[in-house]
Amino acid sequence: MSKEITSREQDYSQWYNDLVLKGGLADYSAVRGCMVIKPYGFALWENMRDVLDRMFKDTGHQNAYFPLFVPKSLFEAEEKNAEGFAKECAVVTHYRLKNDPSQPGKLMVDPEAKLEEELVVRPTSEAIIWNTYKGWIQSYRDLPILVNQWANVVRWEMRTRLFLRTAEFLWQEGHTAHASKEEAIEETRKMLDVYADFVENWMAVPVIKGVKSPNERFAGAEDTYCIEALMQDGKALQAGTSHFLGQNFAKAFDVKFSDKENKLDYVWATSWGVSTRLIGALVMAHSDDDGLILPPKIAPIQVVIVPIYKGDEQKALIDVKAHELVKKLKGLGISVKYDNSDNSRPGWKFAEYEMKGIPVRMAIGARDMQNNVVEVARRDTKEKQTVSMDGIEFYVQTLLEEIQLHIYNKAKTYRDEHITKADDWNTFVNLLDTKGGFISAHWDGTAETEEQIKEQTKATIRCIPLDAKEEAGKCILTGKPSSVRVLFARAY
RNA sequence: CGGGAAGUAGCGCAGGCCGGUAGCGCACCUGGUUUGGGACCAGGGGGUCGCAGGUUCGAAUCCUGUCUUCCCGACCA
Repeated sequence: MSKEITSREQDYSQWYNDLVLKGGLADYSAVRGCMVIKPYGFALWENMRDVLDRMFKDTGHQNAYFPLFVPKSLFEAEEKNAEGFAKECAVVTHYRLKNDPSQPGKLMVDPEAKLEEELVVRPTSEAIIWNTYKGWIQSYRDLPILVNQWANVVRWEMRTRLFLRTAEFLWQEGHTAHASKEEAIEETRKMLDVYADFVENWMAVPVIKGVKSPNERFAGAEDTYCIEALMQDGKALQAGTSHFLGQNFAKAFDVKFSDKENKLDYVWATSWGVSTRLIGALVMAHSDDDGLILPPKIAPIQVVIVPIYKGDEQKALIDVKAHELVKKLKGLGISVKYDNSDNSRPGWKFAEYEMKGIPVRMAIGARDMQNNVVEVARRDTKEKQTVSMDGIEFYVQTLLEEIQLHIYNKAKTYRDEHITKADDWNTFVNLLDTKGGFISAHWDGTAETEEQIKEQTKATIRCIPLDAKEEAGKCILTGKPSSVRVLFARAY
C-alpha cells in the first residue's frame, strides 16, 4: 500500500515525516526549508489559532500587524537581540529584476536597483515594534500596551524539519509595554499560564512551566519563561516562550514615559510566542503507528460517519439516517463528516480516517439500521462499541470528552514516568542514553558547566521548573553546591 | 555548511555498471460484479526519466553544474 507508515520503533524521524505527509497536514515545497501547510493541517492551525486568539483577547490584548521587513539600522539597535539572530537572517538588498541581456527569457537582479539600506526579513518583530511604540508612548496613561500579531517570520535554518523547524513559519508574537517592572513580570507569567492552559487543556499535551538558564535565554531578554513538553521518543520540545525583556528594548529604541510624578523612565517590556511548531508537538506527543491521533477539542473533524451498504437502495436508506445523525451531532456543536463517497470501500475509509486522526468514527450498515444501532470506534484506543441510535449524539459528546481526557492522561503518565532524578554523573549519562526524558539533577548554576554537559551528552537544561523545591545538593558534573534541581533533556 | 543517500506516471519502485527512444505495483478512467477492516475481473489513459549544459549518429543511462528532499553532524532565542 502506498499509505503505509514507518513504525516508531523502526525509524522515529521517518514515522514523524510519514504522519505529517500522509496525514495530509503538509507537503514539501519548491523552496528550500519551506513547507506547504495543506488544508487539513491549516484547519488544525486555525482551530488552535482561534482558541489562543480568544484567550489573548480575554486577557486584554488586541491584534495589530507590523511590517515583514525591518531596516537593518533598526534591527541592530538592540545589540544582543540582533547578534542572536544575525546568523539566520534573510536580507533584501534589491527591489527590482530585469531581463537578462545574456540569457533571453531569463531575469536577473537589476544592479541599478540596490537598496540604500538593506531590509531584514523579520526573524521576530521586537525591533520594528519598539520603534513604533516610541511614537505611541508619552505618559503612564498610554500604558500598558497589550498587542499581539499573527504573522510569518523567517529564520534561515541550516537543517529543517516539517513543522518543527522551517525557514518560514507562522506564529503569534505578543509585545507589551508596561509602566513598572512588576507589571511586566506579571504579564510574562500570565501569558505563560495562558500557553500552559492552552497546550494542556486543548492540545492535551502536558507541559512543565519553567525559566530558562542564561544560555538558553532569548537574546535581549532578562528572563525567558517556557513550557516544555516531552515527545514519545523521550526528547523534549519547547512548546512556547514568554520573555521578560526588562528595559532593554526601551533603552535601545529610546521609549520613555512620564510617571504620575512627572519623572521620565524607560518602559518595561514583554514578548511571548507560540508557532506552528506546536503542530509538530501535537503529532509527536499522541500519535501511533497507524497515524495521527488528534485531541477532539482542536481536531478539524471530530466525527466521521462511514456507511456500509449493498446496492443503491440500501445506500439511500442509510443516507437518510446518516443525515439525521449529522444534524443531531452538529446541533451539539460537533464537527462531522459523512463520507458516502463510492470511490472507496469502508475498510479503506477506516484506515484513511485513522491516519488522519479523526477522534471518533461511526459506521452504519443495514444491520444497524434494523437494530437501531450504530458502531462507534474511538481513534485513541481503537475500541469499538455498538450503541443505540437513541440519544447517540449525547453518547458521542461524552465520548469526545473522554477521549480528550484519555489522550492527556496517557501523555501525562508517559511524561511523569520520564522525569528521573540523577545524583551522579554515570546515572545521568546512562539515563539519557537508555531511558531519555527529563533528568532532574543539580547544577552549579554556571554557563560553563551547562556548556560542558551539552558537549559531553547533547543534553541541555530545558528549564528550572517554577515549582522546583529548594533542596541542597551537588552539581551533577562539578560537585559544586546547588540549591535546586533543574531539568535536563535532549531536545528538538 | 560538512558527510552519506535519493529524485524515472499522482504514490512506491525497477531499469543505469554494459547508451539504441521506458516498465512494474498501487492510484486514475470505462464497463460489470461488489461493499461490516485498505475488493475483484476485463479494457484503457497518463512520464520531454528534478533542472541546465556537455560528450555522442543517438543519453533515463556517461561527464559537469545546479535545485529539492531524507538521514547523521555542525548551527539553532
